[in-house]
Amino acid sequence: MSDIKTTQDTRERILDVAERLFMAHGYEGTSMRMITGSAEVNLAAVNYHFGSKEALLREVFRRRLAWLNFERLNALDQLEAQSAGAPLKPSQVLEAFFGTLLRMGGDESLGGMTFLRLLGRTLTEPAEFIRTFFSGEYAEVIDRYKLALFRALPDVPRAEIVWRLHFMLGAMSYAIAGTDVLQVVTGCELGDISDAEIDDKVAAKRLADRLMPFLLGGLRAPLPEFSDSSRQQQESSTSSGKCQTA
Amino acid sequence: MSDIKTTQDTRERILDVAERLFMAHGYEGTSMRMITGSAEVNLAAVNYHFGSKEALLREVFRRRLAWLNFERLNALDQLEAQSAGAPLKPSQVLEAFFGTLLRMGGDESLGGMTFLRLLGRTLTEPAEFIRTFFSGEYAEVIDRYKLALFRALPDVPRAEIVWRLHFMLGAMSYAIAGTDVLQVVTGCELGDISDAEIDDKVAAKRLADRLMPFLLGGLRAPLPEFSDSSRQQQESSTSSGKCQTA
DNA sequence: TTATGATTAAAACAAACGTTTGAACTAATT
DNA sequence: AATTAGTTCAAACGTTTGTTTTAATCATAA
Repeated sequence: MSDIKTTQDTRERILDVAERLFMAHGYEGTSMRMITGSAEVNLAAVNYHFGSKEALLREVFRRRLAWLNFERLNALDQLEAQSAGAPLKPSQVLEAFFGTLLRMGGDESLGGMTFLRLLGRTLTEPAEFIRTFFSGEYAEVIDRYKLALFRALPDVPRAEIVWRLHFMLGAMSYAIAGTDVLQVVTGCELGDISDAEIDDKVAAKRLADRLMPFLLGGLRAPLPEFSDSSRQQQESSTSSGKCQTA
Repeated sequence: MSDIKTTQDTRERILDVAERLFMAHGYEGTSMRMITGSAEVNLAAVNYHFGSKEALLREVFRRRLAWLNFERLNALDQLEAQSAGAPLKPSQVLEAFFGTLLRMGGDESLGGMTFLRLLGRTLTEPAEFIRTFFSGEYAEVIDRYKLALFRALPDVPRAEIVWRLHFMLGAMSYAIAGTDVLQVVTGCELGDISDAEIDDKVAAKRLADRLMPFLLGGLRAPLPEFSDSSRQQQESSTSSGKCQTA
């Protein structure tokens, strides 16, 4: 029920505990007293070190997303340097984007599957400040990968690519966040990622092996032929894009 | 800000308002006073008609899922009757499952996109009573469709099919729930589903046109070749399944 | 040692939470 | 007209929420 004081640093112990509790119970469902109680620190410690509950959540994400954003941009830089200006293959782009994330899930020191699950769940949290925070944190990386996909799939309308990027993010987030949510929906008989006896490393690897082919198959699926009414948007956004991100 | 008393029935007005507020702010983020205030009923009305906040949420879903479950089973029954015992095509199964849902999103009297978004978001809510409620509501339908997919794809290991069903549910849920969540992440330039001037009917249709090819592409993607460690689960669950749902 | 700045501790804060109460009101039945 | 069952109402219930305050404690430097 309670946690051992493995880390002596109060600040970091709060972050670790908050990460786990926010993952398990959501933002609104986790109280200050749950956090400080489980971290065995005083109730006022959170407000002292972070200022507020909102700021705590932001800091929980910032320390992980800093690494993730850097690695994702780095992976793309390296691929583009190797290809010497030629467009990348879609599989390379996906591997860089999703592979980096899933590798994070296998590394305990980067938050492991706990952070991945938290990330997947929090993206659907409706609280306003959470959404604006994420859009700010993600904007640059998403934009780079979006452009890489545009170049990798020159014959596919850009709007279509954005839709499918959207779908892929959803499939991945749910696959992670829903580990125990949708497992109960789909029945079991998938190796039960959340099983305590299986460590994050193999769980992340197994998920990656399954997820990547699915995403690639979806991304490269034949384009839909449009039925009458839902067409209007297609051509207009093939040009570079009327919308700049952040 | 406040709502007009279009319906005279207090009970139903509460349900309509709760559906919209739960969608916009989540379960924990929506208070009794927000609901009763917006529905212009007395604070005690919810507890009088439904017993508790939890029971209200359950009722919000039950009145919609009753229709959805019936229609989904019905669609599958009809397909299987037409095929006279032969396995269905994967596209038929997906069309029955996801098409039925998306048709619901186009029908205002069935909750429209509001309910679809609520459904997508609530599946990731970590509250215990919500998860157990959904597993009970979904079990039968998911089981039927799972078996239909097994027959439709006899050469694909069953565990792999379950994984991909999992991914498809995620892609769909996020595509719906994340309408304004991930749109801000991916930038705009997709026709902006949540735009107020576009009615649910065309929004649902457009989403369906984009989503179905993606899902089908993912479902039929080439199987992954396994790297060393993540193999163990594959053969064992090819038999009918050690796990009975509900 | 004393002084200083950072951290922790215990207690209290007002506000908001879900829920309950008991009286008032409505409409159909006797 | 009296009765009854169903519904609505204002008010309060006891908790819990995030946050603040003030004093105590600690380590380090003067």
